[in-house]
Amino acid sequence: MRVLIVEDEYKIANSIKRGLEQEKFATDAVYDGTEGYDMAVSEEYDVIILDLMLPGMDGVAICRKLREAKNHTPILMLTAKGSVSDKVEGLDAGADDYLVKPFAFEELLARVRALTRRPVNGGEVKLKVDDLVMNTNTYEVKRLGREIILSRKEFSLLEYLLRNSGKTISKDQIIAHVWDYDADILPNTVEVYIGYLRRKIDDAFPDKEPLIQTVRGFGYKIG
Amino acid sequence: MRVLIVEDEYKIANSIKRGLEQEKFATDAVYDGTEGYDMAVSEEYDVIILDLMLPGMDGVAICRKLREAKNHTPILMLTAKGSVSDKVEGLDAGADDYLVKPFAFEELLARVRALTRRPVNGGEVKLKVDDLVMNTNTYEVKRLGREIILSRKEFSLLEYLLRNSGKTISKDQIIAHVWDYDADILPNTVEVYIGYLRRKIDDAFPDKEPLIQTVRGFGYKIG
DNA sequence: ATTTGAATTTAAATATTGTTTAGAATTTAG
DNA sequence: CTAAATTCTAAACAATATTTAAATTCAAAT
Repeated sequence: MRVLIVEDEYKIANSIKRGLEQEKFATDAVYDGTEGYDMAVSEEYDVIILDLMLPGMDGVAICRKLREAKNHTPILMLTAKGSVSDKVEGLDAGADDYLVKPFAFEELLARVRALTRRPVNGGEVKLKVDDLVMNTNTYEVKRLGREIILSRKEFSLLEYLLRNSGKTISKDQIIAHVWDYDADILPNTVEVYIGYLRRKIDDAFPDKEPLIQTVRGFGYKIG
Repeated sequence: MRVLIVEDEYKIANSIKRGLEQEKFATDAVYDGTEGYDMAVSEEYDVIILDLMLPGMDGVAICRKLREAKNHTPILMLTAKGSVSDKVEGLDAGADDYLVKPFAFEELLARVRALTRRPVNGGEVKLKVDDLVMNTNTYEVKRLGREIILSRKEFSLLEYLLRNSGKTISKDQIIAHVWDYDADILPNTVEVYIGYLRRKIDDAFPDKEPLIQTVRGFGYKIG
């Protein structure tokens, strides 16, 4: 699966690039609009991630020109916060989805996966470990059939752990995936959130084995 | 693969240089920012290792100027401990990764390899010797399928031995690779850690041949 | 066998990392 | 707009890892 990233902020472009490559996408990043358009017409991509505001040629213009040329590559538009009209304009020009900045990497990944129609988890929307079940469509989490209420961040953290069940994940990785790319978060915050999750997932089921494990020096692991 | 090191502390610059050359990278080291910038624009490198604080021109400025000039050579930024905002500033200016000082050489090497996309070990993430398997992605270590829990230092030491399996490694080499460059470690500490590893890897499997061998007067060897 | 330097082992001190609590700041919902 | 929930940090405390020092064992060379 090939992805083109057209984004003039290096920090954002590169963090997306690194993240997608870890997920086995082949990615090219370019940093201005004209170059982005050239790449889009001369190469074959499965998804194009396009910033709205760009030097050279802006995202809407690129999008419109590609569609006029009958290029139907799915486009994910990145828009600055608050600009609702931008969003409309982008979808108008032929974009398939949009994402408001700043976003957490996991959100972007979910949309890229949706656009490539690559089933998130073998066509399943449920993530399971032992007797814990998360439905990523309805945002329901259950253990032993009993519902567990999680906040947004708690949910997102648990989702990331579940998608990587069996692997040990470092606090830095968690911060990079679960928080916005410009959030300046202390590792301690992750520790606190792990604490919250444990209370709801493990402490609430005292006769069951705890699912969230600490791997000292390396991070945390589920399952 | 060519690497440019821009770092005003001779001790650090030269230890990086020597280490990378041993790993078959062609390296140039310069000790102030202006010279660093000149080298970066006049030569072609595969990675630039850039200290944040530099005389002449600081790392962020160099980084920003290179990116403005459309030079996209991967940059690894070295930042002083604790400065979270520095990290953000560096990535903002267009750096691809950062490393907090002081670091162990093996950490630097891992990141340089990631930036050059040179597979760490022939594309493999598993290191094996006999029936001992280390997965450097999940941090799992197993012998005969049984999991072995290691601390960070133990893991790092074992990883270094495994990457050099068959070779005898001196205590000084171990210190230089596994510990931070400014750690002031006695050879005795290495001996103690070898003891810990043996307990977990060899003593725990009494019917198996011991894997960690002492080469009296020279160091240690695995496999 | 004895000596000597190196290697191993243990215990103890020090340092680092993880957990938990409380509360401030922010966001969200009514 | 207000109240409640959520997010995040700071700090106290707990657990574990790291390092040193010193006693002991080992192995090579007289």
